[in-house]
Amino acid sequence: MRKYQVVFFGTSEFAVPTLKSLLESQEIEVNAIVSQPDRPTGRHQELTSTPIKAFAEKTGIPVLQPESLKKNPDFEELLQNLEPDLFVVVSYGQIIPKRLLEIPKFGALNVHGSLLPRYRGASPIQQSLLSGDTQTGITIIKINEKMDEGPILFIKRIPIEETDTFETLYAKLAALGGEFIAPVALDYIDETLGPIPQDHSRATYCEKIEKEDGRINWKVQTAEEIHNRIRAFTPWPGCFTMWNGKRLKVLKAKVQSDAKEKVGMIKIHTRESGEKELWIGTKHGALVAEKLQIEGKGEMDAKTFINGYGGKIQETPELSN
RNA sequence: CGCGGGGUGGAGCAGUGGUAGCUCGCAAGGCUCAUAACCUUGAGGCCGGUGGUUCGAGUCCACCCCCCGCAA
Repeated sequence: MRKYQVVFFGTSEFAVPTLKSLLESQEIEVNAIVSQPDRPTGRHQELTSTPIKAFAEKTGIPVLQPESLKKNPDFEELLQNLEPDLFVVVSYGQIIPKRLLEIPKFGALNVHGSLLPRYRGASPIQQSLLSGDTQTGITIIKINEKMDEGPILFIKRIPIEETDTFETLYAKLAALGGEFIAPVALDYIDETLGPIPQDHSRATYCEKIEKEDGRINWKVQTAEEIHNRIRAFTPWPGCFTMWNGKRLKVLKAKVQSDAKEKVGMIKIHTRESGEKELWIGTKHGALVAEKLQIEGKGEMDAKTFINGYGGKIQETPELSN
């Protein structure tokens, strides 16, 4: 029996479990992998493979890395010659033009890291944390020409735990993609799964995350909001503030909502148990920093930070944007 | 060679030419009903490496190794 021919489009780590599961499927053959071009990255600006390329190199399947998909006849012809049945697209990073989407017999599927139609766009995982949601999940849709608006084939919900951060949710949702992509794709091809249009009236969109979104504004943000931002933005872009002319990142924190500390002031608070904590005043409540990193140094927990910088905190307790 | 910060006892930091310190941890002892609290004492550093300047260098110079922030 002929296996279904699938072309996989993906770039980031999020796409790896999905690709892996397609490769393991008995009824599917991944005959090409498309990823973003290698970019200069890291401390020395070295050209680095995308996570998908790094993974794919182990399998021996060729990786295509077109600079652009628009007006790229060579690439279009190449895809046509592969005679694909289906595209699977996961965090690829580029919009795939309509004419390319028409190449495969069954169109293209996409795994999205939110419960569509909520959080269409590029940063659904961060957005659900920023909003303080208590549940999220993945949605597998059939791609149409509009971004994240295609009809839904499958939704899997999971709860967001208080302890979840971008990293934990990212891993959970990526794994779900891997768990469900192959069966959903096959059911879709068999037509045992029918696409259901999204309720566009309930759609919401992710704001694009900018570097500057990580800058903490102690005056206008509440402890609760900052806590959610830390959960969403760690490790990128990270939540930071300025202290003594240096960038101070808060990597992990909790909220002390009944505290009334001076806004933007850091202080060492001793609990009755004798435990010392770092409290920072916000618009409402205090943020209790548990893990932090100062520019040029490694990350450290609050206790370690107090041991080394305790005196300095008392000298210059004010933080600035 | 993209820009920049840093490598000092187990951890985090101070110390910029002249006998190596602080907070924490650790060990022993004390106080206490008790303690992550408090008091005493103690162990533990060839100050990343190599070479150089100097009467004398964590402390100045050169090169090398390693860690990290920005950037992507």
